[in-house]
Amino acid sequence: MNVGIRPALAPRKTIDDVAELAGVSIKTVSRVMNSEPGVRPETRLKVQQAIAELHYKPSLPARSLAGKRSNLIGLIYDNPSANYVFDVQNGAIARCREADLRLFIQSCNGLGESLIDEVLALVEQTHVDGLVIAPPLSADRVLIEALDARHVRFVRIAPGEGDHPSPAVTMDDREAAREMTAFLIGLGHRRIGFVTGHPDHLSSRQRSDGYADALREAGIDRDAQPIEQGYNDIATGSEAGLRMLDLAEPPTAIFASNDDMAAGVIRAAHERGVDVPSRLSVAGFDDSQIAGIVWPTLTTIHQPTADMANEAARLLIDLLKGKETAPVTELAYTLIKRGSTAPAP
Amino acid sequence: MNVGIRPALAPRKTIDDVAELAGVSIKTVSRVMNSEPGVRPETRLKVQQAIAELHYKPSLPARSLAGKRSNLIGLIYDNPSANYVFDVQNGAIARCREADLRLFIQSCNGLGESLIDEVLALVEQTHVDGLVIAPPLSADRVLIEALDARHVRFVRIAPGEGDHPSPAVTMDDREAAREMTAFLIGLGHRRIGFVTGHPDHLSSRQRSDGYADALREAGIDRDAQPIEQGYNDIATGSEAGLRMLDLAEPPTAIFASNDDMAAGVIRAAHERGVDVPSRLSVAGFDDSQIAGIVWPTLTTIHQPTADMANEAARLLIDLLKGKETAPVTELAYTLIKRGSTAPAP
DNA sequence: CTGTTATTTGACAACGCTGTCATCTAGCAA
DNA sequence: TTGCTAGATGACAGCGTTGTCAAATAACAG
Repeated sequence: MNVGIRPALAPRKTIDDVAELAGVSIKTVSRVMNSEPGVRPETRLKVQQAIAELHYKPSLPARSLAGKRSNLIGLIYDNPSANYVFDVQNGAIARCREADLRLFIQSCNGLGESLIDEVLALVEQTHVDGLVIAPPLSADRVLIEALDARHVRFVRIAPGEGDHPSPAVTMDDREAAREMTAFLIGLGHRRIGFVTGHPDHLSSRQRSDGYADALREAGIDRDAQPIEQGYNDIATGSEAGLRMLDLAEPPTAIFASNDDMAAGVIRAAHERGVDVPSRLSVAGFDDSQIAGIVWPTLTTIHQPTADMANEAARLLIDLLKGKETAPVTELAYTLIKRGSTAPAP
Repeated sequence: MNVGIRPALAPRKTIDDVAELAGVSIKTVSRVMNSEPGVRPETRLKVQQAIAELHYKPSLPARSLAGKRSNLIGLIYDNPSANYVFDVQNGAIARCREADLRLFIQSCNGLGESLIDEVLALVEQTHVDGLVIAPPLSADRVLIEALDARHVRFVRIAPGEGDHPSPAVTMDDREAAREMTAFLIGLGHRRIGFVTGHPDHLSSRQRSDGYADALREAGIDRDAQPIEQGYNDIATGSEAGLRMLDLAEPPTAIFASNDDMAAGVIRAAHERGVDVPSRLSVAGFDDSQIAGIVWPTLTTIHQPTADMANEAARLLIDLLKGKETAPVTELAYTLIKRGSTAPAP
């Protein structure tokens, strides 16, 4: 290691260097960088060439200190699912790259009480222009109100039924669940179990309602169906599956409120020696990575996570530019048919 | 939306407010914030109280503009595995939180040619003090050299066999693979298949070598064992598994160079009606999330991904403080015994 | 006490950019 | 040509910190 005796870093290129090379004032360079009007096309060109020639990159800290904007937006979440977080990050990143903004990613996992302070500190310290808030943080009333009180701009992803006027990107969980249930009914299933999602998640209720909608439409008695509570993980899904399979009259299909629980149901079927899908069809929700991993692969609802994050970032960027934005943008889901479902026996 | 007519944000608290409340100059406040010596304990206390009372948070941009440090470090990766990335992020985040630094997470997924430019732009624009580089970027010679040329400080995670003198955090893949193979041999297996990892990953060769080491030690002829090439994903793992199971004399155990491929092998066993683990033991490597998802759950090597990232961040922070650091830190792996392995039939 | 030296503190100029406002130039009508 | 205006450009003062260095104070020896 020769770190200690390394020469100093090459001096950073500043706006002055560009100005000198282009033969204009730094203010004009600044105008060009910010696409401001009032620069003659030929001047603009000169400056752009100088920027390119020097490989000049403006200093983010200097810009945020001097100006009203920081060209930085934050993404916050408090989510233990690696796949979900990964998708959200990538969606938001893609949009920011297009808009030439930087994304400051902040995991709030396991922060508990100090959550609000952390988020406010993030906003204060980094000067982010706005926030994209992923679930379940997007449904956190206290947080949302705190941000609102400080006049922080934000866009929420899948905030559930909240009535807050800030823009949000959502998906129609209820309708998707209805469609999946209808699909199972279309396969001839008449006895269809349901594994309920975590009661704290707003989407759980919506999915449950969609399931009920489809049964009603088909004239099937919902109260005669086996319904078990799960908590969005494999273990509780598996337990719920076992309980249903051990019934005197087990269902021929089970719809779980998310993929992890559906995977648990498949495992339960393995344990009981029940073949999927010939004797039991299983459907999930989310199209998370696990849907393609389990055997057989899972029929599920594709939730456009990355697209939702991308759209949320777009809305935020528009909002920051002062554009009027729709309060709620709803994105389309897709029913993905894979190996875990088949016609009723 | 009433964004347009919202009142201005509450004025940000500045160092001046703190100075005034504490009855000292801003420079003294600055000293206290940076834990600089030469402040009387009683003065320090006064200032700290003022900071607490006002909930004052120093402006990151202002600090990085004025000072030599930005209190920001970057984490870069180019990795398609959500689980791996998630662990790396969390490990690094935890350390940064302790050190009161911010972490700037930058995904370089799918950047190709422009990778170097992107990373250099990140460094230039954000003024990060240093970089934590996760694999496979950590093995990218061109990138490493480019960063070196600019005298950017960095620490690499699992850089493979590179001979660069910068600090790195590694794990002994070869020894871990040897141990896993020895474990299978200890269970009585004498015919042990191996699914090779992606040839571009340096760790693949090391794991393969460890497998060979154990066979040699046990006096088992390596060349008589079925060895199939995989590409670190479920599909190729599954194909490799099928080929081995269709042999006239199939192996009683299969060791795959990573968990995804091991999951593929298990799927292949399901397809062929071969019970795991009674008729076939399967072992993986990584202890990624999938290891706990497949059925039966996977015996594997726990790679301390989060710990490695945490340690890498620690090394970087030390490096930035000017402390001398060991060039390579090796972290311990753990052999995790789960349901996919059993004594040879 | 006084002089001298360490310790503690503060004044002030950066840092690299943007916002404001004044100045300059070109274009056009008279 | 002159006068006027709109458009283009630049001078300069910050933004909220830290670095430098000088000033003030405390500590100590003689």
